[in-house]
Amino acid sequence: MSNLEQIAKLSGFSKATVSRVLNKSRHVSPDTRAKILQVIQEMDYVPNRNAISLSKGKTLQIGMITTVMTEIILPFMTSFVEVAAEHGFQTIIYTSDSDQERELQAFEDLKQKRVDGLLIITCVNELSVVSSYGKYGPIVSWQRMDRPDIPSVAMDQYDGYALAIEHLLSQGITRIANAFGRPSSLNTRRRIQAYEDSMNKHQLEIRKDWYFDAVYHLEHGQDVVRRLLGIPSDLHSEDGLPGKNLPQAIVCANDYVAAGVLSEARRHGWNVPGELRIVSFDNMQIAQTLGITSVQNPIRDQAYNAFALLSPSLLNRQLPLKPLDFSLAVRETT
Amino acid sequence: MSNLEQIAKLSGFSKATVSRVLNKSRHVSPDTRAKILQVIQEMDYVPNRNAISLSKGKTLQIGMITTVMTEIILPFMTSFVEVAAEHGFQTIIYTSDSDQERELQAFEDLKQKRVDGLLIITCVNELSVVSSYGKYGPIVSWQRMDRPDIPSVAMDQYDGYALAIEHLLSQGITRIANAFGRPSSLNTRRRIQAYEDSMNKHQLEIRKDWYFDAVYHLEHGQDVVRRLLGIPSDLHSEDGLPGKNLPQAIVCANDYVAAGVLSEARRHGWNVPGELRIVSFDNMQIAQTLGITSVQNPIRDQAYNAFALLSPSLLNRQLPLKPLDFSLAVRETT
DNA sequence: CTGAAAGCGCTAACAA
DNA sequence: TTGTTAGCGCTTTCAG
Repeated sequence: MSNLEQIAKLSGFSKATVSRVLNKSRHVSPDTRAKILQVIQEMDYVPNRNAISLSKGKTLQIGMITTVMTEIILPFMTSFVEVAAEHGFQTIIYTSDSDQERELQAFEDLKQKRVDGLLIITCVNELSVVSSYGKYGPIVSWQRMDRPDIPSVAMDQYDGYALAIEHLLSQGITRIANAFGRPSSLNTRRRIQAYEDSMNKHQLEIRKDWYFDAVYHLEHGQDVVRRLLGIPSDLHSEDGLPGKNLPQAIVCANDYVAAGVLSEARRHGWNVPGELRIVSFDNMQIAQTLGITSVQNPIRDQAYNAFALLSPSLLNRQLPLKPLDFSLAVRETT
Repeated sequence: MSNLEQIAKLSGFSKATVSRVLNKSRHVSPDTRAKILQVIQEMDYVPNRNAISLSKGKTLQIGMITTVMTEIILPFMTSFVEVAAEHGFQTIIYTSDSDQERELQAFEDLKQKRVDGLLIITCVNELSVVSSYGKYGPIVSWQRMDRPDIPSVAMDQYDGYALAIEHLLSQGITRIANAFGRPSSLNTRRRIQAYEDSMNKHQLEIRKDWYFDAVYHLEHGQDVVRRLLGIPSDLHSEDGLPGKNLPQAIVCANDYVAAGVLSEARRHGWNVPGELRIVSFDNMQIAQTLGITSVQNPIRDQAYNAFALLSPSLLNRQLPLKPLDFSLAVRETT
């Protein structure tokens, strides 16, 4: 492999001038530039990036921390990788598998200048630990960080949930069940708040007996339907619907849950959307496929903002932040 | 930030000795080591990895090339990141979005010594281009590379398909439909071959009229069922099944297709597995969730082998390759 | 067991 | 416009 010095020698100029050509400095005469480029070409020379990194003290690499790679975070990861690449930054994956020690490697790498910044998707170390690394480089989080010193692009779920509820109310739906995710998480608390506020505002009854907790997966969604219909979970009854009081809609924590709700409802002859409407969150591929109305958080904009929050350190200028708004993809289930 | 020189000064030893301590060389007296470690601790010193990389000419980083991150490749990515991490290597994502230029960046980074090796998941550049970068470092591929100079961990789909077919035959199923993926791809050709060989071996009829092509997604699976039942695709007929000649089983290109087949079959009263058995490929989460029998390729082992194929250059020793075998996760649909 | 010194390959003042 | 010369921070002979 050839290096700068060889190019300098062969072209008859100094290393500095070659470096200038490489860095597109404009203080080089066209002639010189041409000659040097010629030699570079001939020698199939490429600069060594480690040397550049060492010399500049920057690596143009960003670490991305997550416990595990799941399809949930895929769109976010993809978008971030892309926006980073547009600005010349590469992305390194750190999966911790929920192991604090393993995760710490990422933070150490920030300290060791292997990465110029860190993006937390999910994090298992103490927030105090995380923020103690703040002095070594910029850190931003997707996951909500209840600490002011770690900026986050997490959104207030209140707004998204209100959007879903108001959509249903505007259709004359008033009996609404809710399938929430992790109990007592801030996200869930905000969603509950949104539901209750909306119902109160319209002077409608809040049905706490239709709150379901810890509903994460497709099967959980099926379960919710069975519980509402009073069907034992190990039996696939094909009986008609009980005539009793049922919700007119179920708002689901995510699209998979909604998929479970949808399939199980149909299996038991519960007509969607005629008798039951379904709204879910995340608007992933499956929601589109199955025609489920879903609340969408602006993932690409969040990813962009994550980079923008890192930009002051990385690029020495603040990229403008995009406003983050939920939107509703209305489909057949409502 | 402190550096080696400062540690050397403060501890009263030379940079070389400090370096030895750092690299766990055994030619250091315990006393010296203790003193130096003490200073390192006090100064909160960490070595600069760029300097190490430059000096050693290695980065301990591997680039992973893919057109787009999808859930299909997620388990493979995850496994690779993990096995690489176990050996001290980090993984950088290069998504090309099928742009040859963007993808080339990864290969340039190999040349520029930003990464020590390259893993191709999917690649859009010419194979000749790819292999021209082989001299700069090891390259291995997940995707099949019809070139001997680029090692690959791709598996022969013949074996997996034969596994599925023999499973059905052993259950007395003889009328089998096939939903294939990309027409004329090597994978598809091998799958067809496996089906036809198995049928021939058992002197059973090969039903080419039940070959479906370009079946990739859930909707396509639904489509297959409708076509078999003779139902126009824009109508959701609830009529009984036509009494005519139908397959007893459908082998699907992937789990999503199978999910579509399953839901559509049930919707039309086609009893699974009583009247229709379903086998698919990939054994992803959704297959488990929906209880679909699925052929599993040993993704973790493939990822391990990918690293093992890189290991001679990366570690200066060849990790043993694991044998790669398909297996069958038998569930409710068969 | 320890130290001196020459790299690794590039950048960026500062001069000219 | 171009060259000189220190770095950047660590590794690694080669001596001692």
